[in-house]
Amino acid sequence: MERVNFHLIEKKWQKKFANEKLYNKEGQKFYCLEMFPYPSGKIHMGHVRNYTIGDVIARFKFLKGYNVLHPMGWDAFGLPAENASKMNNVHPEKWTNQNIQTMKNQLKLLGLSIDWDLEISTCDEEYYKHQQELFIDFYNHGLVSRKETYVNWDPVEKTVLANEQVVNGKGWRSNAVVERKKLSQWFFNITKLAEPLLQDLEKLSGWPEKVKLMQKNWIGKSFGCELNFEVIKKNEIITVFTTRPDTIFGASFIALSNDHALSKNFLNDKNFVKFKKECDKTGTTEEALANAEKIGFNTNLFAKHPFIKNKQIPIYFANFVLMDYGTGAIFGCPAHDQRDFDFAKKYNLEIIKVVSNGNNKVLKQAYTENGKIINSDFLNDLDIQEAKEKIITEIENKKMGKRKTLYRLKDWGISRQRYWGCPIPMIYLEDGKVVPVEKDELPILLPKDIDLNYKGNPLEKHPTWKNTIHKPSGKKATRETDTLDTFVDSSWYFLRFCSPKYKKGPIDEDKIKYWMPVDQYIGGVEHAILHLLYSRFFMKSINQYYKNINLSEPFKNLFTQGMVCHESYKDKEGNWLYPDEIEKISANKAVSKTDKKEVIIGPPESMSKSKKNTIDPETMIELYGADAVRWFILSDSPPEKDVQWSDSGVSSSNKFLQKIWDLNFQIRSRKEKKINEKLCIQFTAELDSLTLKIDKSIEDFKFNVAIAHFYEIYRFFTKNINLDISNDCLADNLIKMMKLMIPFTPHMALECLEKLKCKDVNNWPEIKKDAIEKIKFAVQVNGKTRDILTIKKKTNKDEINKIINQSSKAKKFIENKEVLKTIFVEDKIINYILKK
RNA sequence: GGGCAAGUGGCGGAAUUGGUAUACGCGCUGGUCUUAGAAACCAGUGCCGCAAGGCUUAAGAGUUCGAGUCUCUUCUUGCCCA
Repeated sequence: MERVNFHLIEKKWQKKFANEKLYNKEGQKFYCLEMFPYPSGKIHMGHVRNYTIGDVIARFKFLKGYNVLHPMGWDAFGLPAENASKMNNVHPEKWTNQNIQTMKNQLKLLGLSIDWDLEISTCDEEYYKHQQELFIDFYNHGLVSRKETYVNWDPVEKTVLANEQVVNGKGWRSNAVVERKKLSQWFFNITKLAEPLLQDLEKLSGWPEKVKLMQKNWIGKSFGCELNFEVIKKNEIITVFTTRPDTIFGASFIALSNDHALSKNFLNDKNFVKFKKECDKTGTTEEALANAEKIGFNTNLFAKHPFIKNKQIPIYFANFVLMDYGTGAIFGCPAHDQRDFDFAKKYNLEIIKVVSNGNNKVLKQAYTENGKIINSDFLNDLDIQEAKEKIITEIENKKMGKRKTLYRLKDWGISRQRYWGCPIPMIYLEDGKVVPVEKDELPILLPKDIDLNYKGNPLEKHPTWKNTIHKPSGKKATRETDTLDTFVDSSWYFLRFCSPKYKKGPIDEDKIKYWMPVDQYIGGVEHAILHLLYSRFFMKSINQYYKNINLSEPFKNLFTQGMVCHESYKDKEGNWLYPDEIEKISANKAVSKTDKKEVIIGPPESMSKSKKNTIDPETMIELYGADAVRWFILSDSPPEKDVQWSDSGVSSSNKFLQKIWDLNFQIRSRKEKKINEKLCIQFTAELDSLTLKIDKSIEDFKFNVAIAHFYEIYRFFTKNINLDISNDCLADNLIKMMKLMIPFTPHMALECLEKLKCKDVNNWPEIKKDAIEKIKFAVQVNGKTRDILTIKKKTNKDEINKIINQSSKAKKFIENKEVLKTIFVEDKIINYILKK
């Protein structure tokens, strides 16, 4: 067997890739983008998967004649740089740039088709000065505001977090319990665009439904109205928000949040204070509330029912009403809301059915489905939607309240009390005014001399940096010392890639018009809400207020890949061990290499440093070659699902590529045979059919299926190599196959093609739609498959009957039986239905 | 608590979208080669059965000539939101 040193050919081709790009000036544009990495130090397997998928698409589109933009950059601002700085006494900038260098070299080892001339780094002043410009533009167009609010304060990172960055009450990065703190903050007014952000999800046919749904739920639109209730014998009005005004005739109580304005009347009431304390015990998260028993405090006050004369409904404080949502007050309709139902049962309140569920039985739980309205005066016989409309109109006419749409989405808090981020280009004048800096003063650079060992905001502590002058007036001023959330950096980098060196502004309109939108965006599903929502907000804002580029959605097609997993190892003392510190004895038994003691094998989980279940891509490339690593990570699972890293898997990938290499060698050095034209035609048909299959598999993101086809075609080659086929025919077809492999294993494929003296390697083999001539045809009797015929396409029923009667295995099942009916589907199946 | 997916061999997974279930890979078993091992190659590998054949896509029902695929019920697992 002819063996190859993959490292030698990889080096050779990577040198070429460094200067080669995927532009076909004549072709249609294709913008292929993978989510850019945070330069944490080294690339991990997740990157390998992400960028290999992207590379397959980029190379494939290029070979098919597209003009492909395939850039890469660095999401380079962020807290880890500051932490590393404190630990190792190295400046964040230096640490970051070193990491970028290392990771860039590692990415090159994978043989990616990146146009490195487009490289951008968000911590580069050439990038962030344009971001500051965008910020000022956003500010001038009313998309930025400053508000004093309760914020999510991460006590470990000592910074504010956006709502989206709080996961289960904890910081998304630090995992520390988030505290509530009142601070003055900068916000992007993302809620202004809540409606288009929601509506335009419908345009995104190239996005996974799952991601769109997550965004939809995050925006959380609910439609309803506000409605005023008069409190009897008090000069008070309670305004409730409801999404079900159609159930107003079923209202049997009003429930208020403990923080509702009315509560101040009860602060001297011992029982209320006790009740409030009791509620606080169960926590304030909606999760806790949803699971907790519904409890209430009876105020002994009553409100007038707005539509039923002389009806009074009791007012309670209740633990399941939240002040942050709506008005902090609801009316309860127990028959048609489960929480209200539970509450009514507990406090013996009326349960009045106002939506018919088709029977008259007593409700055992709330009925929340559709139905005709009943027991509701002028709303009777309407369906829910109609009733909703009618009652809201009535409420508005009687000036008892107003139509209202509520969004769960909150404005995006972007201030961070950190050093390593983009400075916010705002200044505070002595008279209290806050204004943006003049654009010609940009960039506002980060000071290089910074002491990160203080607690709190480093820029605030800097001796001179914040002192500045308001240019137009010449008066003294202070700079904003907060920096921008790093999600801002990644909300427009895809635009900058279209013209990364453009000096006159953040974006070059002509270039944007040509390259945008991103035709294929690829990244992890963990960004389904944050990054993707922010990017959509930026695109819409820029489109609406900043430049007339006529584009409201940045990413036409989105693909979210799964994670790379590996089992974890733990010794008896509970210490995690790296995979190379253990020795596997059998499938579920392993021992430590050092002391030979048994280790506990954990289930496959996402690779993480803390569990030490990581596999280093560079080591794998050294052991098996870059092509084998690419091949394995694509072959083992569909790309949207998690893949489990396996050493035997990558090793067999390497072996298979060796076999392909050997096959190339065999065909090149093969002695000419007698020629049988017919065999060659069959052979060619098989490769044409392969082309069709691979093409479709890539288009459908089914790389694992594509790879299975390569295994099959390899077997086909080795079976037929000794038949009477001309060398030319074999070589021509091998060239086809190797071209199909370029997107997957570019180094080896191109090396083989060079050895096959193939000159035009920049195209995809011709696709012949009717490449598949012979198909397999099922013969069924009474729905059971009895034989499979290999026949020509479009063989008609009579011919098939003839074949079956002559030779088929199905024959004996039909003989001497009465056929009641036959079902014939061309190119698929014939089914004989017999009399029983 | 709500929403959304998904359940196919020992494992990862295929299945032209209603038409051959288990492609392809891993693992395993046997064989060839070798002093031995590794590698390589050949054969086998869902279950029952000597075979003919029968059974099999979480469980159960339904629609259909035909269901892994569609509908309903139940169970289980994963993800997201709170």
